[in-house]
Parts: sequence; C-alpha cells; structure tokens
Amino acid sequence: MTRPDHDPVAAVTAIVGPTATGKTEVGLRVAERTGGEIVSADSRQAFRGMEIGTAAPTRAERSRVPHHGVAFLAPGERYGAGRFTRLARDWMAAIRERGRVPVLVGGTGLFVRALERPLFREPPLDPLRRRRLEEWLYGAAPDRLADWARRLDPELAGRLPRLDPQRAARAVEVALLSGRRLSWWQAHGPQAAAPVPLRVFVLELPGDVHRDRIERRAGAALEAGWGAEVQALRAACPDGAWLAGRPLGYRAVAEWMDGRISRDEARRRIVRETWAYARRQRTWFRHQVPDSAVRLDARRPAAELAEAVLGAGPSGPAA
RNA sequence: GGCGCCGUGGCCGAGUGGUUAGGCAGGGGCCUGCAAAGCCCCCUACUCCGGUUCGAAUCCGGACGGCGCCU
Repeated sequence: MTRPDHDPVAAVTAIVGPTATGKTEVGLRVAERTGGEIVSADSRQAFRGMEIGTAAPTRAERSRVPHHGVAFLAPGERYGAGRFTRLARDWMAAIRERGRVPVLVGGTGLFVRALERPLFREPPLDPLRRRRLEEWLYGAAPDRLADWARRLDPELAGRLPRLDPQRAARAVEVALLSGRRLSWWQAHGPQAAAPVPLRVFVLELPGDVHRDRIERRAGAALEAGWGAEVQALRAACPDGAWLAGRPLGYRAVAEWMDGRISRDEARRRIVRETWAYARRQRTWFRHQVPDSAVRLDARRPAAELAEAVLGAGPSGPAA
C-alpha cells in the first residue's frame, strides 16, 4: 500500500503542530532512528542569531542530526512560502542522493501545505515597481484597498469572506504588474514544482497543558539569555530589520533591556503573544491538514511519540 | 451604633431616563508567496427587593455587601 522506500517520490514524514508541543525532540528521535536529516518548516527559526527567542534547535540538538533551514539566513532577509518550498525541495533531493531520508519538522502551516499543494510559479514582477506600488497600497485606507482589489479580481474577492489589507494589496499588485488576476494565476498558473507527498503527524495538546508549556518555555528562554540575544541583534543590525517579521516577544524583550518594562512584564507579554499565535496554529492544524494526518497526544513522552511515528509505516531505507 | 461613599459581564472600566461603550482575558473561525503575518466572529452586564415612569443600569425607598470616617 505504500511506495517502495527508495522511491524518490516516497512520502516524506512530516511532524507538525503548534509551537511548544515538542516537535523538535520527536523529529530528532525519528531522524536518529531512520538515518534521517531534518528539514525545518519554520519561518522564524530560519534566521541566524534568533535561536533563543524562536526556540530553534540548539547547537547540541543540531549536532545529533543534520539540519536544514535553521539559522541560515541573515536577520531581515525575505523568507516566504515560495522560497521555502524551493529550498526544501533541494534539501530533500540532496538528502536522498546521500541515501538518507528527510524528516520535515515545523509549525509554519503554510510552508508545509505549500509543499503538498505547490504555489503557482510567480511571474517576474519588476521589483522596483512592486516596491513603489506596495508603498502606495499600504498607505491607502483599508476599505479603498479592498475595493480596488474587488474590482481588479472579483473572483478572489468572492471567494474570501473578507479582503484584509495584506491579501488585497497582493491581489492588486499581481493584477497590475502581471496583467492577470491573482485568482487566474492560482487556478491556471504553472505550478512552481511537483508536489511533495507527505505523511503528516500533528502533535496536539489540551489547552491548559499547552498554555503551561508556553509559560515555562518563556521563562526558560529569558533564563537562557534572550536579552543578550536581542542586544547582539541590535548591535549587528541597528536598522531594526530583524524586527520586520514581528517575531514573538522580541519587542517586549527589547523594552525590558531598555528598562522600560520589568522582566516580569516582558515575560507576561511573551506568553500572551505566543499563546495568541498558538491558538491560530491550533485552528490551522485542526482544519488545514490532510484528512489522512495522524494526530498524536503530545503529552506522551517523546520516545513514545517517535515510536508512534515510526510505527505508522515505513519511512526510511532501513525498513 | 451613627454618618458618608460605593456595588456594571472573568477582570479593568465608561455610561446619570429610551441606540452596541471600550479595553484586557477567554473561545470559535478564515487563510493559495509578509503566515511568529494579516483578518473575521462570539462572550450583550448592570447586587437584590419594592416604587416612580409609557420606559430605569441611570430617579426614590429598603435590604444585603464593601470601603472610609465618627462614636
């Protein structure tokens, strides 16, 4: 019922779930048992110098198993679903050529889904015009922006319950710069690449337990030197580009370092922001994951969870 | 015991006769290239009892509770 293990398009084991559910450790164990390498589907852990605040795999953890996609970008660089999927495919291909097996681990739902359901190949959009247009669009009132988008791409507007500024701006810029509607590209544009079949495992936690883990992790990150990490980032790039993606908690930590708020207040804000994010993820993983996804109770010990993942079917050349 | 002030949804907090305050917390949801982002929805209360009024969270009386002062 499953493809042969050496099949180049064999499904990739994907360990996903909201933040602080223990994906890292489970992924490591799975990789260790299968001769695997980790491909990280995380939009923030990708940045160098932000490992503490993003709870990225530590150096020690990375020495257990080779990692791809962790701490390899300069803060402030652009890293979106498109770039991720291109890179991830390359990483996975290289891993297989080495006779090893990729294990996808991450909480950025869109990245994971874009692997299975590839985005369309974006036509070249003149960067300068694009930048200028974006500037203009984000200066506009949200209602007007939504209105323009509605006119330029009624189909898209009809499909979405509401055009928030971000999506409206994209619809406008794609329509204007490419000459075709975004909805057209989405439906008829060429795929950026072949889909990667995934065997998805979702780590889940009851709300109160999840909340508790997030609180504990916030304290641990502060303990581990989050403050120093922020100071280093500021020294390295004073333009504040590292804050562009609004990484959770970083602003609060910066304010704490400036003495503008107490450490405790900073911790509270970190928890609040992280929980809000976790809730969005919980919703995402509740609905935006294939029906075949296996849901695992993340309260179980990592070793057991890894067993469950491994036991769910062949996932490596060792089978 | 007397006098005064107060009593709004989980919390904070407006509102002084007739529309939904708002914020925070909590919950549900959306999502096709900024996704740790962007966005939507829900949670409709006025301590209790009587009265005035067409109509009271809003006025009057009482009860209860809290706070303060006095004795």
